[in-house]
Parts: sequence; structure tokens; C-alpha cells
Amino acid sequence: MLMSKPVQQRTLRTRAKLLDVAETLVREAGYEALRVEEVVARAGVAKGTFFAHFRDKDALMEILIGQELDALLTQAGALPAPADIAGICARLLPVHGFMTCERYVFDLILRYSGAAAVTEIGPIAMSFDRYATLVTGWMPAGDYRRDVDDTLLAEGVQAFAVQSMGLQFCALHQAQSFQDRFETYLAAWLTPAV
Amino acid sequence: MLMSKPVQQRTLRTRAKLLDVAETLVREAGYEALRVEEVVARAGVAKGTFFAHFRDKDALMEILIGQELDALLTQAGALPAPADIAGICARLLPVHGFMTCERYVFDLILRYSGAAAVTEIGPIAMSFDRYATLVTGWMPAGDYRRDVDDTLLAEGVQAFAVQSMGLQFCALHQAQSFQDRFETYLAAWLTPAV
DNA sequence: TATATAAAATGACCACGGTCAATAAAAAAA
DNA sequence: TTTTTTTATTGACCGTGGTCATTTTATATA
Repeated sequence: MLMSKPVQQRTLRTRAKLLDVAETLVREAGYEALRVEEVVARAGVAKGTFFAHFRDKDALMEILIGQELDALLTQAGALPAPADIAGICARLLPVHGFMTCERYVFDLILRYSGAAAVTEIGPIAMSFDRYATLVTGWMPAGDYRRDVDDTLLAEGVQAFAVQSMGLQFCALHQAQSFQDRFETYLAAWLTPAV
Repeated sequence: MLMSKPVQQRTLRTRAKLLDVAETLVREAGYEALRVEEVVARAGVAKGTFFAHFRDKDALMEILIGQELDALLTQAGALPAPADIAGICARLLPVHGFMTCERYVFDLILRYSGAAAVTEIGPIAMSFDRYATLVTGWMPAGDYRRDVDDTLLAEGVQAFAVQSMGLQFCALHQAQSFQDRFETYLAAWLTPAV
């Protein structure tokens, strides 16, 4: 059984303040430019306090990015399932757009998309799971292959999304746009014509 | 036209020494543990010298990892094309094994797998290209789908390899081994049975 | 209310990647 | 050879993430 140790009001206020400042700074200059020193300066606390609230800088980043992803996934899941591949691409566009808004963000998402340990599944790993679940739920709504199960199909969609996003940052492959590439992959993956 | 500016012997010696020391240190304690300060200390040069030879620490890392990948890809390409999916998995095993030998290595490879700019295609991006080309060449040798072209198939193989490797680091998905997962993906990708 | 105990905050300090004006060494020109 | 110019090296210094013994504040106890 877990004992919920008492949490002081002070703790909640400090943490909220830190998150609030961090969000503001990100809005002002993006994720990559965020500096822990500036967060604590604006929040009016000592640097050590920051690390008493967050394991490291990435942990804060994970929270900020995770909640953004979460909001976008909620939006994507709010409407009825898209009926075809173009619909899937369109529906996921905001999610992918955010994931690639900054090189830094994309790298961080990739790095934390897998949970490091069962006991500490971070916000980004959670979002990745939600992504897969969401897409799995869309599979029955379209005219796609039925020879493999929907979970596997969804994992494939995710893999191709990552591939497409990665190539978007690659100067060698910028002839094709992200949407085109993603749609081509999905057509081959979801509707093979053998 | 390019002018090949004269290079002093000294330069080559210093650079070789730095690379040599770095390789030794990696062999001793792995990639993640490598410290620039230790490289320069053992090489007997100043820290600034290091950065006169390599843009940053990652650039050195790219060289070290890139040449390893290159060697492994050469090996994988030396034999005749594998005839089936199990053969492909087996043949790529050493490559994937190296890519996942350290979390740090995997992350770095992902980060540099796309060339940042056309003019500076790093060793890792080169290796990724070689990987795709190699696999493309294997496609005609097996009984796989023919409805999409081999380049696309190879890109898919790569995407699924990355997906499988990523999940290997994820505590949530460690029930299935990398090889099993990869083979499942490839079966669904290369031999759809609609 | 005074005292003991636990939780939170502090800031000096460290590790380590990276910079740059100054210097030394090599190559080219006189 | 001596002088000039180019190239390579140096190491003090900086930015920034992260640590930890100490101090402050809040809560429980007498």
C-alpha cells in the first residue's frame, strides 16, 4: 500500500510557478532556447529548487511537450474516425506538425518515446501509447488490409510517421513534402495491392 | 573548382592521434563515457586543438560510429543477397546489434541519420544511405510484394528496424525480442497476404 | 507556546563542452 | 638567410546543466 506523504502548499505553488514561467519562456523563444537559469531567475527561486522539483531539464521538457501532445491527440480523437488514408494524414497533421516544430523537439520526443523503466513511464511515452491506441481504433473504419491485426498496423503507421518526419529534417530528401511521403508510405502499408 | 589547400604533416599526425586515443577510450569504457578532456589529455594536446579538428564532440562521435557502421555494412554486403525475411534479419543482425549497443549510440545515430545540409552529409547519414541501398538490392532476390518499388520497400525496412530498435529500449515492450518483432514487421511489410 | 522533527529552499560549487585572442610553428616570399 | 604570411596550437575563460551540505520554513509534539 502507498502512503501519500503530505505535500505542502508551498511545494505546489513553487512547482506551478516554475511550470508557468517555463511555458511563457517557451512561448517567447521556443523549446531549444529554454535555460534552467532563466526559469529559476524569473520564478524567483534558487537553482537547486528547480532540481528538487524536476529530475533534470529534460523532465521539465517532457512535461511541457507531453501536455501539448496530449491536447493535440485529444483533438485528433474527438472527431469520428477518418475513413481513408488521406483522412488519417490530415487528422494527424497537427500532431506531426508539433512534433517537427523544432529539431530539438523531434529529437527529444524520439529519445523519450520509449519508457526507460516500467515504473517511470514519462509523459511522452504515454503520448506515444495514446497515438498508437488512437490509430488502432481508426483501422476498422477504413478499407485497409485485414491480414494482420490493427495493433500491428498502428505500430506501422507510427513507424512511418517517424520515418517521414525524420526525412523532413534531411536535406537529401526535401524534394518530397512530409504529407506526400507519409501518404505514400501509408498507401503501401495499409492497402497493399499484391 | 576546388583548391585543395595544403595540409601540414603536423595536422594529420594530430588528427590521427586524437582519433586513435578516442578509439582506445571507447574500447575501454564505451561511447557514452567518452570525455573530450580525457581525449586531449591522453593525446597530449590542448583542448582548443580538439575543436580545431572536429566541429564538436558529436562530430568525432559520428566518425567513430560511422566507420564502425561502414565496416559492418561492408560485411553484410559481401555475401550474396539473403533469400527470405529470416535471412534479411540474420544478415542485418550485426548492424542492428551495434546500433543498439548503447542507448547513447542509438540516440546519436537517429539524430544524425538525416543529413543536416546537402553540403555536409555526415558519416552516419552516409551509412543510412548505404543501408537503404543495400536492402534495395536484396529485394529482387526474395519472394516479396511487387506492387511498390524496391526503394520504397527498403525505406520501410529501415523504418521498421528503427521502430524495433526503439522498442527494445522501452520497458513496456520487452516481452518480445528485437529479432521477433523485426521479423513480424517485415513479414507484414514485404509479404502482405490480402 | 516552546521544542523537536520533517520538508523545502538555498547558493556556492563542480563537470564538461565549447570559444577565442594570443602565441608558436611552418611555409612562402624577399 | 631574413622577413612575411599562413596555418596550427594553446590555455584561460565562459555557459549551462546538475549536486549537496547548510539553512530556512512548516508541521507535529510536549
